[in-house]
Amino acid sequence: MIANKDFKKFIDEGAKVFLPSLSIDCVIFSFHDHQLKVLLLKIKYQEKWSLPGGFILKEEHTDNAATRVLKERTGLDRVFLQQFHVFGEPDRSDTSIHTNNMKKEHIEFEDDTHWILQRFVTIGYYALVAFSDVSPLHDELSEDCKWWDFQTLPVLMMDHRQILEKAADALRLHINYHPVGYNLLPRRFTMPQLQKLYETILGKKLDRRNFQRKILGYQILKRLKEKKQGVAYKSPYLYSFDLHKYHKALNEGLKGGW
Amino acid sequence: MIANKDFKKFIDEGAKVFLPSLSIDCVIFSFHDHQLKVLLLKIKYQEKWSLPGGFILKEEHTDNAATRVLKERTGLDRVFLQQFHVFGEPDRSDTSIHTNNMKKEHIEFEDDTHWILQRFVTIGYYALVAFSDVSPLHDELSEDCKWWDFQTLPVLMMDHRQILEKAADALRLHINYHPVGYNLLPRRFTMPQLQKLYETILGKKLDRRNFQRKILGYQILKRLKEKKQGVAYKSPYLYSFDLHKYHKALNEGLKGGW
DNA sequence: TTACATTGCGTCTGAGTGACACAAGCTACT
DNA sequence: AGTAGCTTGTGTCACTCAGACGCAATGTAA
Repeated sequence: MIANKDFKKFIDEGAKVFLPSLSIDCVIFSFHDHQLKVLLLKIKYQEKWSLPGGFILKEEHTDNAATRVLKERTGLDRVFLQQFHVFGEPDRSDTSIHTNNMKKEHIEFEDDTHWILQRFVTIGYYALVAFSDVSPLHDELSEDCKWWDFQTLPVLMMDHRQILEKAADALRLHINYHPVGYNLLPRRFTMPQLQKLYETILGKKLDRRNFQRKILGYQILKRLKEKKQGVAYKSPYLYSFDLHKYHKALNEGLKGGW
Repeated sequence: MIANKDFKKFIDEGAKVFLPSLSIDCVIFSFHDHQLKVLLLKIKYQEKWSLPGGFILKEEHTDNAATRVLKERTGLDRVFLQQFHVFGEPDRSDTSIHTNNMKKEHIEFEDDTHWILQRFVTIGYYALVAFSDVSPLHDELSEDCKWWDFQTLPVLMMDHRQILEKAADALRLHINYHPVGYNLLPRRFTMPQLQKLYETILGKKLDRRNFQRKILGYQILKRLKEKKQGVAYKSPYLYSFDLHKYHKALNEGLKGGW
């Protein structure tokens, strides 16, 4: 475990390099084992889990700050990243709890105007990443970082639970107009896999045959010659996304929701 | 015209009462004379027009800050207000222009770290208001405030043009899932009026007969016994919104876009 | 009284969605 | 080896909805 003084040093220097009063929080989604997953972080001196987040450098684009946080936690660079909401309640960060926890750890502040103790407005981003591409990383300020099932989340700090729910709402809305899957599935996948992803995001069962008809109608899939091997029962075809058409659909939107 | 020192005084005091680095900008829409209107402001020491905006008090909800700005400009209290995007480019506020304009007016700052000269991230809100309910107000810091046709806008300062476009996009998206009109039309209105509103927001012509069928299908309208009087040609029915069903549709969403 | 633009209401058609039937493929078991 | 049992691939049918358009009714202006 890193000594407390390193933690103190980081937040003291933050005042010089970061924009004050403003933070970002990332809801990083992936899909594995028939479950929607979310990457959560366990920060030191905090009993509850939290969303990976960070601050914005003084001359940095807010989107870049989100990309940076994502890179730090997942090692990934080019992922689907979307700003979805600003959380601006004045008492969303319960600073008294913060302070108390830190005092327990013998971290003291010169005065109450310290940068980190101020009220923060946070910008919520959500990201879609492939589960298998990621080995969750924690840093000096956190002691753990791992995937959680969206259905069975731990207790989260502050309003992070609310942020997470809102991100899921935004994703559900997004899936009505845009293709989803390229960022969440392996390069080659089967139709049932893709359907399960949609069902998980939407939270409802879809008819297998109608799903196939509709998703093929978008013309964003390429059916591969190979079939999936060694699987129980009838072996399904493998598909991959037609990236050109996929991105075209991302930009222009799809018609008809789910 | 208010003296320069009052302007200077306001921005000097801002550092004490507002959150640093964070602002809000409001795109206030209304509808009149078959045109989508936007309320713009002419700030002193600025040649270009700008969106009504403001800052967030240290213990104020960001949404409340937007409500406050709206109240200041329109006098209206309970309007439809929606956060739609955060603009976080590091160089969106061209501070050199700011500074130069102010220097021309003999406003000087002690040093370059002044609150108002820092980079700002802004939260975009859009509002829908009834044209006839509003008498645009300007304040000590601005010299004019008036409605502009969305189609013929003046040159705007900073990235306000981009913010406006994004707001219109958000509104167009919103109209696909939610009823629009209660906030933009008089209490009683005709079907052609409502259709014109939709056409204006969407930027395309709609078939009169299909529009009526679809909008009536939502069951959010009440047809009144009276008809519009003194109008050229056949007098159309008057309608009003069934507020209960209207708000239900706002919350639950509508199916089928435009 | 008539001309005329607009309004109110209806029909037809094609596309898209939901519900469901049936044959074919693959594994596991007897 | 044969069969049971599940899954996958494909097709059909009915219904809804959106787009295109016809036509009579209404109110004003000439």
